[in-house]
Amino acid sequence: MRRTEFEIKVWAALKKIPRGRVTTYKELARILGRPKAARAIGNACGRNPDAPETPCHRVIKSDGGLGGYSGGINKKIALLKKEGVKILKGKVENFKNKLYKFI
DNA sequence: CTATTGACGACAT
DNA sequence: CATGTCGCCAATA
Repeated sequence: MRRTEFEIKVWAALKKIPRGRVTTYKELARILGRPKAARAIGNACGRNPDAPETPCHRVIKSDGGLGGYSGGINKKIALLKKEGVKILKGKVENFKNKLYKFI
């Protein structure tokens, strides 16, 4: 499995997300210097080798939607709820509040 | 090199 | 609010 530099950067950023908070694909793209690569970011997350260890489940869509998860969307929801993040109608409740910005 | 694919985003309808 | 369209980007075939 060849890991590209791009993926490494994405996974590294993921680890900075505090427990109980979330971030968006867009925010990650912005921080990594590729503001329009949100889509590519999502793909990179999916290729993450060591799942729950790298909090790829704390990444959601910019509109509060859940996005997806390699291990099954249910798994993602379970992990988030476990950290105190509530899901309502397929979206993170009050996500703007829990959104983590790398600044 | 080109085509296809996808855990996305912005905007129009 | 729900869908559809189009643009973007990196990985793969």
